Amino acid sequence: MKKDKLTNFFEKFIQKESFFQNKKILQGNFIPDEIKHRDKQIELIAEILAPLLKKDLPSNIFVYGKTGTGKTVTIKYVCNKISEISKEQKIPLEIIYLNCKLKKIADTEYRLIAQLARLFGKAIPSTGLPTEEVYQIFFDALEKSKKTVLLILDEIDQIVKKTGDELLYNLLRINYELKNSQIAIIGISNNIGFSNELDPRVKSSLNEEEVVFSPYNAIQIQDILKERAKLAFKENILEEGVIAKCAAYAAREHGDARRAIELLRVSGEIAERKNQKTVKIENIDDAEEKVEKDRFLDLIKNQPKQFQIILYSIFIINEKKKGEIYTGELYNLYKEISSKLGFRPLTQRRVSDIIVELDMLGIINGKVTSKGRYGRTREISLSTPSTLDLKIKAILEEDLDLGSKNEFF
DNA sequence: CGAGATTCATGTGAAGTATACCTTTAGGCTTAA
DNA sequence: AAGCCTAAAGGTATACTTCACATGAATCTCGTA
Repeated sequence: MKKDKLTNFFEKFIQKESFFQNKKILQGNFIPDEIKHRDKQIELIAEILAPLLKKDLPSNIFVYGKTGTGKTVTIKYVCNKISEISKEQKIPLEIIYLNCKLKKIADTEYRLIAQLARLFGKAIPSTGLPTEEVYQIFFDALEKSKKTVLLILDEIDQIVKKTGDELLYNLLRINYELKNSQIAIIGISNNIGFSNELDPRVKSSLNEEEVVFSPYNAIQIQDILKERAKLAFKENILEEGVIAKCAAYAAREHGDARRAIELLRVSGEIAERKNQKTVKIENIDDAEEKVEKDRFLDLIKNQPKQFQIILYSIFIINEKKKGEIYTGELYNLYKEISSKLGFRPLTQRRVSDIIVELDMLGIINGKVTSKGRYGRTREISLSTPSTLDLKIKAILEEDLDLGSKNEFF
């Protein structure tokens, strides 16, 4: 049989040696065997949580720190160790990690408790039951399991901001109501002022211990990168200065290690695809663009249709005119586009809320200003880099199936 | 000229509604003794 | 009579709408110097 081009390509691909010996190490959810520059935090958390291994209830913990400062990895790292030991010793301990930002999973009180109950093997419908009953189901399951639960709530500020702090109050009451089981909570937040917004009662019992993660400096990030790179890449793949530059890029913001690691991984992937022999410093610039791009495209792709239409409207207006966009003009265009697409336009009230949500996601930037005699409105601008405008627009058009109806630009 | 009233366009809170899903309950029908 | 199915009644959470009031600085008004 004659080999076609594609077969050839694949055969070559297999022969080609990969740059990576273990790419997982550079992926976001990887937990290394050793966590650098977080000794103090590890020690503190371990100390606080140690009572779990004697079936005692530890203090609740609040963890603060910006993105990429190692909060989640550190906590997971310590918890994994505890979990291992507790399994060996047959201590009934259950560690649960939930990210409160996840849409449709843990972003309301009902959904979060439902998710917890599901983890204990209960089937909970997506809607229909009273929240109180879901609590009851969860409490019963927990009581029957006779376990101590360590509940890690990541991005806890998100859910509290959205639904209030009763959730935490209710979770804390488990320890008074149940005999055989108990619960300890670790709250992770990147908003330092967060706990001040809590009800004093909740605050005092949740904030028993506080662990702060300060940003890494460039040298620390380099250190982390070196360690990971050594395990992830094969030898002599990275050119001189690559790690330093990744670290510098990440430190520029606020010491975001996650970003640095991602940058390194993507640089490697790009270099590999270009059939280079090594990863060059130039690759990092491409990588940064790609990382940024993927982050936004991913975020945007996962938004509900109505959100996308609003975003699309913003892009259209942004293309036509410079400067800030006002809610009114945005709403008019949105209304037109969404009805042309066959969606019933949402009310301005709702759109206003969606704009706020898009703002919180970091896709756009909105701020209310009074224009004096000319009313007050929200000034909206994009926070996506303008180099991505076309790409994002294309994605939106594709997702909204706008291809055939290209009467607006 | 300047203090205070006015005004505009929309922000924002509260209450109401539609939808999708839940449990309970009361028949109604089948079945087996 | 007991068992099973079904449909209606009466709930809930969530996303959205409706209603009504709140905002806040540019502009206007009008008394005063």
